[in-house]
Amino acid sequence: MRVTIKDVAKAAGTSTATVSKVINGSHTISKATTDRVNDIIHELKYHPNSQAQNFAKRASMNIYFLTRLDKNIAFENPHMFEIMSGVQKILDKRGYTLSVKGVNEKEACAVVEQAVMQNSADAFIVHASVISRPLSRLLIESESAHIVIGYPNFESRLCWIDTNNHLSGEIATKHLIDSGFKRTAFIGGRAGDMISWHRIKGYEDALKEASISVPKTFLKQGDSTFHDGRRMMLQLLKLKNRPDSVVCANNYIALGAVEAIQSQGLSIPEDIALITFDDYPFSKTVEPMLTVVNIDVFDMGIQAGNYVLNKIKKPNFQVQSYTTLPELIVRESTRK
Amino acid sequence: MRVTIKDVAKAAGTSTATVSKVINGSHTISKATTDRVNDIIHELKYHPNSQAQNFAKRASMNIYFLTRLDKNIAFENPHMFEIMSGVQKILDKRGYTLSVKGVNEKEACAVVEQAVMQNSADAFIVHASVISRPLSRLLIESESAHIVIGYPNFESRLCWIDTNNHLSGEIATKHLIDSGFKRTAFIGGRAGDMISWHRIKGYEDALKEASISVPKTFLKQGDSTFHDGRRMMLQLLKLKNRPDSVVCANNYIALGAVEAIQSQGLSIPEDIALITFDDYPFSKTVEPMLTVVNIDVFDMGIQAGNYVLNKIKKPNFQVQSYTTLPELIVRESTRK
DNA sequence: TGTAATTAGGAAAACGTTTTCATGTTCGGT
DNA sequence: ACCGAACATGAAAACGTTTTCCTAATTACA
Repeated sequence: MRVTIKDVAKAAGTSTATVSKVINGSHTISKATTDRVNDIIHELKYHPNSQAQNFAKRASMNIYFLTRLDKNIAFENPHMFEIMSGVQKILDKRGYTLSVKGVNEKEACAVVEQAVMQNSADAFIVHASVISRPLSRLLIESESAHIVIGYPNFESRLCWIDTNNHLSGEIATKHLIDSGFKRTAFIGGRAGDMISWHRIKGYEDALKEASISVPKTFLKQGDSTFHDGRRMMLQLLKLKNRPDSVVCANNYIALGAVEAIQSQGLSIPEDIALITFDDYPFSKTVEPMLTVVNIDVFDMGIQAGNYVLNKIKKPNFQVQSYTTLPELIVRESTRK
Repeated sequence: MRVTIKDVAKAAGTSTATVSKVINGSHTISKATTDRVNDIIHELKYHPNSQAQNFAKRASMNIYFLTRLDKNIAFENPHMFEIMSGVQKILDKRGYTLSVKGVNEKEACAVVEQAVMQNSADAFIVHASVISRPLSRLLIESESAHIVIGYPNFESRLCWIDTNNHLSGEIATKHLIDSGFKRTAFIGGRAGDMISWHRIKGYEDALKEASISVPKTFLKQGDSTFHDGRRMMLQLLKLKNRPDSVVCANNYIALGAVEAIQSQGLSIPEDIALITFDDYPFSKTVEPMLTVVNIDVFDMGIQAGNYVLNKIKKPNFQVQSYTTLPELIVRESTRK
């Protein structure tokens, strides 16, 4: 038979109310009683029944994490795991549970709707890729604690946390400029890729600020793949007056670019410096090791977790957005 | 005010017991009553309070998924997401919730121990990378429903589901042999990499079965990276009597190998055919598209989910292991 | 010293289900 | 027409906490 709060109360010679208060850290119990109850709890190896607790507290102690979870996500969005990890670490500390829901836009709505009705989640952490207008409305109207990871692609009153890709682009470009490079090119993703788009804008702004102008042909856009990275880099190398440095919108493109440069007998960074974004494992295993502008996604998860827990406690707490700052990690590929 | 089961009972002119039975699909309720109750449920927009349900049922309706969740996992083990996805899909259907726990070996033990004591999980799905002897003992002694994804690296009575890497190696090699290649090499991971090890064994067995013998130098082992893949492939190409085909233990090695082959002005599959394992997104974006031996990891997740749910219902159900079958996907890289 | 304020702790209700068991009703078979 | 079996339903207990009052005891203050 399980040991319940009643057993503890009896053994400690108190009421269950007192035991409950000790467990939940109420300050209306004297030190002496608290100690005694805690001793008994230890002795009897009492563990509160979490379902009973949740039930009595009218809280699910459950946070939903909604994201796409399909075949390619690990490569397209490798950060997801680490964000999840950060979130989970925080929730764990506070006794919350992280429920992962692999959904598309449509399913996300259904899941949240059901959870709101059934009260089966205390908050929602939603990846931007599954946010839709209906979902946005749902979250806001139900007054659910929530946070969006990344920026929803439309205006809304949702709370979100994101990286500053524009700033990342600036930092990367500025690093090259500061290192003495004058002719910096950019290889980016396609038009619809907002992350790449912001990084491009940052690149352009950094050039403008340094009063450097480069040919229009220095900006390339294509798929975010090794293959297209190589292809575009080769095009850049064929220019009559080729760039002395290049910013790659992401690691896959960078890998292709590295390959292209080396295939032409050129070397990095002597002939062309190269910088990219996000610190993937192969940023360090490739030759030369890549300089990157990174963001601490684990920390992003921690912040997101803290935010929703705080929001659960104090629903009036009003903050709409967080932005995490990028950091420059200088390695061989830009070291002159 | 929330609408509760009592409201439904009152409106339907029945007892709460009847409503409860309707909700839970007991077959002792007449069709007429069932319909009437369901109508009322719809009309009143009643949604059972899940915490109350869990409490009354003494079930947490929670399944823990324990896995490493660190920075590199998305690349080292990109399958994880999809397995998770498969599991979640099944659990969702049955009203269970998937709680993801990012843990190392040590933490895994603590998490399971606590969950067992508090009764906060109905089953555990554990990735082999966080399995330890103490955890194994814990799971077995507590008689918890569980399944290990992958094979624990020691004998135990744990239930597990895994792919047949040995068979995969055989299939890959046999495909090359059947396509008419006579001199097949293998580029594998390091000695400790059990996945690679099994694939190598499969390769050797397939050669043996076809009575083909190749030089010892045809078997290379190194890191599972683009870089080492290229390096080892270049070594193979330098052999006086070079191979006409190669099996790469994984996609990263394969990518390096492709690069190495093409850098020598050779072409795939005309000069050298190439086959690898697991269908990653870049298997299709690389030139030429790679033939792979794949396993359906989503389906693996589904099976794992089904298994634990079944085990929860029927604790006596005795099956210790599942093995999923690999399938060959022929693309350009082996098409003569 | 008397009174108000504070503190420590307990009794019992409440939370919303499920489940057990008893009961009345219907049915098939003789 | 009668009997036992099968069926459909309901009353009430149970699940293990938290929480809301309430009371008694102590303290603080004038």
